Amino acid sequence: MPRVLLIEDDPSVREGVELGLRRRGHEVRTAATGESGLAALAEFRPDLLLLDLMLPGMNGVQVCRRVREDSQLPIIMLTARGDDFDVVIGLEAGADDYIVKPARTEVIEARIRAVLRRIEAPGGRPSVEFHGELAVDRAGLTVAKNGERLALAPSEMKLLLHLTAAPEQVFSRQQLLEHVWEHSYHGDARLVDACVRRLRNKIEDTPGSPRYIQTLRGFGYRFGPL
Amino acid sequence: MPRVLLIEDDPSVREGVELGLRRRGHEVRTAATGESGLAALAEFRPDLLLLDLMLPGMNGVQVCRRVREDSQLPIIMLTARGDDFDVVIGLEAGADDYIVKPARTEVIEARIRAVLRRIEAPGGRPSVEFHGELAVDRAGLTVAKNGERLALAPSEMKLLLHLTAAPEQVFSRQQLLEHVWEHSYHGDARLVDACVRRLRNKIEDTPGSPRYIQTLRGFGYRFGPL
DNA sequence: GCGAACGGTCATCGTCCGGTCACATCCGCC
DNA sequence: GGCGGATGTGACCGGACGATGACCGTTCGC
Repeated sequence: MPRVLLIEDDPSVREGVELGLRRRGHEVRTAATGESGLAALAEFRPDLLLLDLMLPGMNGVQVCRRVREDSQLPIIMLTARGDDFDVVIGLEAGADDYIVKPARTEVIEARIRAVLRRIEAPGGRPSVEFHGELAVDRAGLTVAKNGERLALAPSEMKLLLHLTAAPEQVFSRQQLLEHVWEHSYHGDARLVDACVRRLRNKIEDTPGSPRYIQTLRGFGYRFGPL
Repeated sequence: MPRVLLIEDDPSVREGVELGLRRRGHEVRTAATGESGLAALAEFRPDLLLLDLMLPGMNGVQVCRRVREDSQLPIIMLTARGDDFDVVIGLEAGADDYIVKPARTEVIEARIRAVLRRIEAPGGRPSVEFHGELAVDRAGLTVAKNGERLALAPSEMKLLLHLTAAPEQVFSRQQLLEHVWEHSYHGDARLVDACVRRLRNKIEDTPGSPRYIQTLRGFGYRFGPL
């Protein structure tokens, strides 16, 4: 039976989940804050971490990142309905799944099993690509930078997805027009410039000297985090 | 036959894999630590890197990231069953594939072939040609020397691509004008000289006595690393 | 029906590139 | 050894390319 560490500040939730999991044979340790949780992690050595998003002091994402710095420990995020939790943020921080509270013990346990199964049989994780500080979720059509979700316009999203599909590869304006804009447009290739600029303004720290989308004068554009 | 660098601390595994690959005609170099592996990388210049996940000192992921900083070298991770290895982490670090140890030599070699095939096929990682210390990436339109990217102007890039497409072959100025400058220009053939010079200044150690682009007096130019 | 956001266009500006020139250097040939 | 043609070298400057900001018609959501 998997050993579970639960980090949760709300005593009622904490005790409820703990009790439910214990009844089903799990070994459970709990902590009320991120800091004490990290300490418990070291000595308890759980097989899985249940981590509340909203915590006093360090929040869940911070704890998650900290854990990920030196461990691949499976992590499930707990989020209250109404928390403005973004899946991409959580996954980028390194979480393996998330559960919306309140949830029945059966649900929680099912998720625990699912995550542990996925970890053992690799390949099942959501499709999130990392490019430097950018996290691109193709399935969810979301992009996050440093954990912060970016609002991309549809054409910008298409363009980014196309470029990141083949990093380090150069695409001419014509190629991009054909693939991103498909057959809907046969006008000026300078349109690509405009879209690239708008995209840069959102994903680059310094759009003037871009890090992600590079210009190859006379050829086209290329995506590639340096 | 691909040249393989194997970084693996366990001597029995290291020697076993090395022997198996050598028997099949691969040129193999080995290293026991990440640090020595990186050093071997620079001088051995392998076509592919087999990288153990768990290493004393720098671990495999760290080595992988380090290599990726300045190279697209294909990398296959080796993981022991039970290592809490996450595919996503590995792939994020830049690995191209992973193998769970212990594995038969046939399996390892099959993976090596598969990865190299993917690399060469378009859409995967860029296909890189090596000419001496020069790495030419046609898909990504980048040229690196000793792992360091060079900033080539468009015409210089075109010229280099044309010359490297047929190493050792002599092109007259007229031919180069037609192919590199296409029909956009019908002026002085001395223009080629200027471009060659600019290119030499960037790729040659001693532009005065060039190693890569040789002059055939009265005929033209030829690319061929000595 | 209104407003915002998206996307396509235009004009302007800065910069890098590349074509040219003048001169130095090298090589071959007489 | 001198001469002439071919190539190497450095500098210059005009122009092309891309970046940038602004504008506006359209479309979508509320």
